[in-house]
Amino acid sequence: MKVSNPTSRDIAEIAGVSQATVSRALRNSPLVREETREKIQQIARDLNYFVNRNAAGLRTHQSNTIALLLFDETEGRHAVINPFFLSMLGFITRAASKHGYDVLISMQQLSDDWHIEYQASHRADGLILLGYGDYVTYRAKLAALARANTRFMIWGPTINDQPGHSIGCDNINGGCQATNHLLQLGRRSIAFLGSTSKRSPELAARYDGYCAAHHDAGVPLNERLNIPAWSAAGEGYRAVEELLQRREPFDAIFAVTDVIAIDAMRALKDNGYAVPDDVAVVGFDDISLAEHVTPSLTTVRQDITLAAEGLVDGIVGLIRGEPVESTLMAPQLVVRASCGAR
Amino acid sequence: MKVSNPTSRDIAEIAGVSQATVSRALRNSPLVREETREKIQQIARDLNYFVNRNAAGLRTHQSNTIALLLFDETEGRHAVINPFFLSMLGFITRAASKHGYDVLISMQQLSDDWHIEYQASHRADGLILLGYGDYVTYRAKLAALARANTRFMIWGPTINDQPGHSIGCDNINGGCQATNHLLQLGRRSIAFLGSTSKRSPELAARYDGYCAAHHDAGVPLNERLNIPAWSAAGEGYRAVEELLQRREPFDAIFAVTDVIAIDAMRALKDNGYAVPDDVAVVGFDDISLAEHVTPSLTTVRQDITLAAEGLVDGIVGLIRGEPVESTLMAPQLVVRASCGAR
DNA sequence: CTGAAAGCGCTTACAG
DNA sequence: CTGAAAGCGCTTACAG
Repeated sequence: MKVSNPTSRDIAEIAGVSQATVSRALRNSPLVREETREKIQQIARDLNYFVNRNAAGLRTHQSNTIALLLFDETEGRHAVINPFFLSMLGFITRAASKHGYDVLISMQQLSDDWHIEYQASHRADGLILLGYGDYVTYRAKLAALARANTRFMIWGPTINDQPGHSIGCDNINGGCQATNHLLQLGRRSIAFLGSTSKRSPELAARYDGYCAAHHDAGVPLNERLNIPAWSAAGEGYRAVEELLQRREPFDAIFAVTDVIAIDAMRALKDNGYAVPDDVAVVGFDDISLAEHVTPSLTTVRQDITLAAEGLVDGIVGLIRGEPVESTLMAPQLVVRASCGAR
Repeated sequence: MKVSNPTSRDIAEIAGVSQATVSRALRNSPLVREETREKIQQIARDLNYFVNRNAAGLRTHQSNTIALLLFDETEGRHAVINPFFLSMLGFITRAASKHGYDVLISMQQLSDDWHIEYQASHRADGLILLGYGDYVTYRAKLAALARANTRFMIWGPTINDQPGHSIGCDNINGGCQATNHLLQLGRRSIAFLGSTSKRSPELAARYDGYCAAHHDAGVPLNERLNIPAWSAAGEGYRAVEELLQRREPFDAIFAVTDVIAIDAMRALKDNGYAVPDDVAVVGFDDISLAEHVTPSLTTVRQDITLAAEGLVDGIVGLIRGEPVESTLMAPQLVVRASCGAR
């Protein structure tokens, strides 16, 4: 009764039933008498049998797998992925396994061919796209995916008639909350560290929120406090140095991601500025580190768990052919020590 | 000439050849005339055709996929994975794709059933195991994997006759280098933050190195400077508080991971101790953050890229039936500011 | 160099 | 409730 690589046929032989009955029993079909089913399942367990996914997938045209595409932001070099997305990966995997789906990961350069292949080759039933990309390049590729009838969910910007479904954070609102908070604390010269380019619409939306808050409060914007910064190690540091060189007085910083904010705080300290006394700092994302830096970072939280579940629910819905809606999640200001509010 | 879900048969028909020839041409078989091959490949491109992986896998008994099992260290809650392993994930994915393999990820609790299933169900050709686990539980599961003829590579401890192949870091040597460095800088009361339990042999090995360095230098060990700490957010902080409560003088800390070390530095600062002047700190892993904290953290680097490539080369070797050897990589001390050496 | 044919291990209408 | 049969889309000996 020891079979090395058992098939449903081996089990059928041992159980004295047809192979079709074995298949039914293993899938808990109500067509099989309970007694028969239990006997078959027991034999399967004894033999350490598992359904051959290739065979099942070939038959059913499904892989029960979701492909997760993460975009490298750093071209080539040290190839670090934003911790925000990396932790999202964990939650997506958990959410997927609840639905019985495996997760295939793939790191992509934005320049790469975009694996329409994953679905066409039946390796995955759908795709989830993660990463702050260059929207211009991005959009053309999304259109190609849509044209190939690929099912995909995007984390990020929900922009007018962008192809596909997405789950994103209301970045304008988030940027507004962050800036409002600083304004309410009496700060009037708030530097903006990040991107305002149309190529990064999610970051630009945070800037729009920053502008809106100024407008609402009747505080004029100072263009000279706007420093471009990319979300990579060392960028926030460099941005603060650039800001200091401009010799424009400032009493607060709104950084477009926590990665930039934390780096900026380090630069402030190295240059003799106290946070929050001299400069209040607010970030965006609430990465796990934010709580643990000194002073702890006030930031805008995007609910990662909810986002991950939404993305997985969405892609599973698309696979099943159900209607799926793009949604915008409300961000939440998390007040900590770096802004001086407590 | 527009087919919605083309198969090799569709291409054969268009090209006016047999389906077998299409299959050969697409796999670049030298048996096919170059002219024929190019014609077929062109048609495949035009039709956006990709080989059905389920069908190919069923035929060849291969999936060209590696399953990556990551162990959650934090039971349940916020479920954070050590950034060290998370960045390893990136390098493994890259290394795998060089060999033409996809990567399937799975988060596991150590208590879970250990997916002997992945290979048995032909979802993956082999497994890579990542995470600091509880060795006692771990070992029994490895034995079960080995019994089921599962191919797997482990990152971590290479312990006497542990089942399977592994790639690990010479932790004794690493712990020794870290401690030696502190001793050479004149520190004589070096606290140890981490685990010395047989349940975490890799961490215990770092402790062994710590002991060996003391022994070689003729410096007696002080048991009261040994504080248990787990590699999770907040643990290093708590450990320093415990250390301070013991009222035992100390002038250095060797933390068994960077996560603990960085947390410990925060606690030291909050309690009015200057790093490195009052207390020198050395960590282990060289996570990307280590370079960016203030002061920058002296640590022991494990070469992640090399490790990832080794694990992938190993598993690919096992899949091909080649002999694979477990290896121990030499760690490297990275001197930065937190120890006061510069 | 090419084709006809077998078969990988399942799932599921169809018939009873 | 169960079985016989077809077929998912490939790969690869076998024959020419």
